[in-house]
Amino acid sequence: MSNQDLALTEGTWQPACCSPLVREPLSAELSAELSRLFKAMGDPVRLRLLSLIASHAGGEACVCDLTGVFDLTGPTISHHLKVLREAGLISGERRGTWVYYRVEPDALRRLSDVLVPDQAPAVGA
Amino acid sequence: MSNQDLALTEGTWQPACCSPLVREPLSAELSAELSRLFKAMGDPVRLRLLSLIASHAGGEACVCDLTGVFDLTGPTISHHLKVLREAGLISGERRGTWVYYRVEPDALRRLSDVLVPDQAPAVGA
DNA sequence: CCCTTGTTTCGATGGTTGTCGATACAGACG
DNA sequence: CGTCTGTATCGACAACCATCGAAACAAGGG
Repeated sequence: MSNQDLALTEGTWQPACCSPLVREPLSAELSAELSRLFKAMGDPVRLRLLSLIASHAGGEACVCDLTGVFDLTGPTISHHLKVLREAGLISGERRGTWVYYRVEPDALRRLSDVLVPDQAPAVGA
Repeated sequence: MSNQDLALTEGTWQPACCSPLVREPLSAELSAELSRLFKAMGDPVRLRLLSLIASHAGGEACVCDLTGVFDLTGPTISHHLKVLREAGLISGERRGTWVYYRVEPDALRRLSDVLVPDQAPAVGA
C-alpha cells in the first residue's frame, strides 16, 4: 500500500490527478497560446528540426547542419526555422558566416507542464 | 549532494539528460507520427475540446456539452472532433441519443513521453 | 572591389484547412 | 409512422500553408 495508491489503475479517469490538460478545462486564452506552440510542432519537418537543434552538440546547430538532412531547398528550411522562431521555440544568432539556432527551454517546458502528470518541479522546491 | 546532482543548472544544455526530443534527433518516421498529434492539437478550438473532454466528469463528454462553449456551429465542432478522432486522441461512442467522447490516454502519453525530462514511469519500477 | 558561400526574403502556386449552410442520418417519443 | 432533437456528412469558399525558383542580403577572401 502507501505509495502504490498514487498509481491506482492507470489509464482510467480519476479526479484530482493527471496533467493540467486533464485536470481542468483549459481557458480560451491558454488554449490559444499553447495551440500556437503545438501548431509549430505540427509539421514533421519542423518537429525534426527542433529535435535536431536541441540534440546537437553544444545545444545549438548551424543552418548548414540542418539543410542536408532533408530533401528540401534552403528557402524552405529557412521558412520552417522562421515559424519555429516566431512561435518562440527557438532563437537564432549570426556568428560570422553562419547562423546558429538553439531551443528556448521555457517554451518546451510550458508544453510539458501541461501534458505531464504532476511533474515534480525540482528536488527541494 | 546526491539528488541535487540530477537538477544541475537547469535550463542550459547538457548531454545525456532531458527529454527524448532533446537527447537525440527524432527519426523521420517518429517525427511524422508525432507531428500528426501535435498538428491535431495545434488549433485553439481542438486543444480546448480535448481538455474539456478529458476534464469532464467521468472522463467523457457528450457533444451537447461541448457545442455551447464555443461560438461555432455544430458542423464545425463535429469537424474538429473528427480531426481529434482521426489523430487517435479521442474516441467516440453513441449511447442512445447522444454521442460521448473520451480521450485516448495512450496518445497523450506518447506526447508527454517525448517532451518530459526523464519521467519516472512508476514508483517501484 | 568583385566573387563565392551561407542565409533570408519575395512572389507564385498548388494543396490544405476552418468555417458555414444545407442536408442526411440516428434515436426517442408521441 | 411522423416528428423532433442531436450529430455527422457534403459542398463551397476564403484563408492559410508548404514548397519552390529568383533575387537580395551578409560576411569572408581573393
